[in-house]
Amino acid sequence: MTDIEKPSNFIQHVIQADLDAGRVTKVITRFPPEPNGYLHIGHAKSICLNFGLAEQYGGSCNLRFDDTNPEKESDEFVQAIIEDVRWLGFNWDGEPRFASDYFAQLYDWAKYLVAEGKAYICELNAEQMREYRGTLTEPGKNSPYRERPAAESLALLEQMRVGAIDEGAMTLRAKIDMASPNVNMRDPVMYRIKKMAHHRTGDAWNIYPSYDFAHGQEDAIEGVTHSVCTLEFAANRPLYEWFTKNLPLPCVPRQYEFGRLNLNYTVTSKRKLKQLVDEQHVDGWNDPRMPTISGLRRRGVSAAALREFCDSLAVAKTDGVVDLAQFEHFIRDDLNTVAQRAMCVLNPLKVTLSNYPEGQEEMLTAAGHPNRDDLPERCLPFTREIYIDRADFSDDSTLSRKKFKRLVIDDYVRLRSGYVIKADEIVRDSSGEISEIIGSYVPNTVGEDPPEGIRPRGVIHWVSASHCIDCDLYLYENLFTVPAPDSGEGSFLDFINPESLKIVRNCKAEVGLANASEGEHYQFEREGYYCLDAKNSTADKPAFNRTIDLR
RNA sequence: UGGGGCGUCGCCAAGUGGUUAAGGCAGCGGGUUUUGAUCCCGCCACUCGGAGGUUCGACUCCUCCCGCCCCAGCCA
Repeated sequence: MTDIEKPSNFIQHVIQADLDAGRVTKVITRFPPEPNGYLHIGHAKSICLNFGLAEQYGGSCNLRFDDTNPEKESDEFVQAIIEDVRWLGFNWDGEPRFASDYFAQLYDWAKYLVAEGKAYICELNAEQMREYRGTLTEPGKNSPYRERPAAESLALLEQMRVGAIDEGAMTLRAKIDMASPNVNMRDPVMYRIKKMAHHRTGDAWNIYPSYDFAHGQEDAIEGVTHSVCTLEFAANRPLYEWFTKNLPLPCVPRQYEFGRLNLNYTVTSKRKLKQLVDEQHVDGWNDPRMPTISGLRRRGVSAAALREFCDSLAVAKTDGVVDLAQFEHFIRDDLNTVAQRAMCVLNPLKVTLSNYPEGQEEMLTAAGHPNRDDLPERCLPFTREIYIDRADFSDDSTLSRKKFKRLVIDDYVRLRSGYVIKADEIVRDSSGEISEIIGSYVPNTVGEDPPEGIRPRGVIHWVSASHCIDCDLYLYENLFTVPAPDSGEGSFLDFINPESLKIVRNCKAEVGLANASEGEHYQFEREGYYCLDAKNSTADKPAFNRTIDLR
């Protein structure tokens, strides 16, 4: 258990006070996703918070699926969510829980409220109910069914349950206050009829509890002490408390709200993410451009980076927009220490070293990491013909050393982990394009300074032309071109970045990358962080996703 | 408009009557470097949405004003 020297957010303050006052002896939290989509980075913040609080105070955290609406939920989502939370590195208490496990108990409690005269079967249809509800400024009016005898409501509720009533014809409502300034308290629906199979309970039920009637009770059943949710549920809290107060629950959980995470250039709304997937604007929920946990994973973002980022975020009631650069900082920060180094030439330009004997080969070695000796060294075959990146050569010899620290005709450059070389001559094809560089190498410069008078302009990456592998690189950029794609007029789809994916084929990578494995992080030196993409790789040609470039 | 919540540096954010108003990101300047990476050093809010007031003293208390977000699903 991690010690909390001093509470750093308001929820920790509350928990500490509860612990100190003896109101709570063991902290129990929960992460309660609805299995109607994949988890995204916003959920990651909630996961880190809930599991983190439990860990910090020696308590436990449940993973509970809030599956009260079979219309939108499925087992595919349940499985994906379980995988994502596990990947993030958290362990929930016992087995995953499901709201649907509590349907019978919830139903009993509904009957209890009816018997107490605190709930009734209402026959207003959706439209009528809206009219009766009033508006933000005008009170609602009582349903004509509000004073229906409990016995009658009980009988009708049972009819609803067994499927004898048509969908939409009736609801069970809590009898609270149609004139409440809080619209949520104007006799909210507790049960609605949905003659629909549920992914876990099958056709056992024809009615399903609403979020408001379910959530607090689920918390109580599990002994949750601190039910942490996002700000938009603040107006539901009085209702949460009304149910916990009026029902004979085993304990009384408390709800606390914090501001959800918003990231610029990103959309974090399950509805919109689902739309991107369904309309195939992206390659599924785990498309590397998606802010989903599975997308970030496929992109190459490490679980540690995601966790560090989430932990750096404030838990407060302000709803701000975090700059993507802040997230990227944590990605680079972790990848820099974790990623093994490698070289990959994106846009190959052949360099023939005329003074290096034809057919000769020597094996150079390079560190797996500049400041970690626990990673294995790499073997780099060196030959007369090598590839460098076209961007690392310029035929403009007027470029200053400071401005262009790469290869220029008649000047020297260091091959990373290799020799110092010089460019002697440019070979052009019929169209005038540079097709090859004839150069020379400076002997005895591997790991050694070049002789007096030779000053390499810089260090560039390279690969032996005869000992390298071909690979495809998938370069990703922001999915959206504007900071706030989902605010403002028009559809967020209008702001999709047409250049969010650029595929660079047949890049030349060092031989060791033939053994790259999924889930490993690599830094292609001077380029960026990459990871193997199993989906786009073929047996003879690996594909790598660019997680993020170097700064 | 009714109710709820929030406004501290470009962004995130500590701060709960007496601190030189933390820290991170971004930015800028410099150093190290066989990655223009990492790393290191320095700079970056006389001011806390605004106006009054209480107080010896207010970002912290009071009043009014301004702005933003959430709530009128048989979604969660």
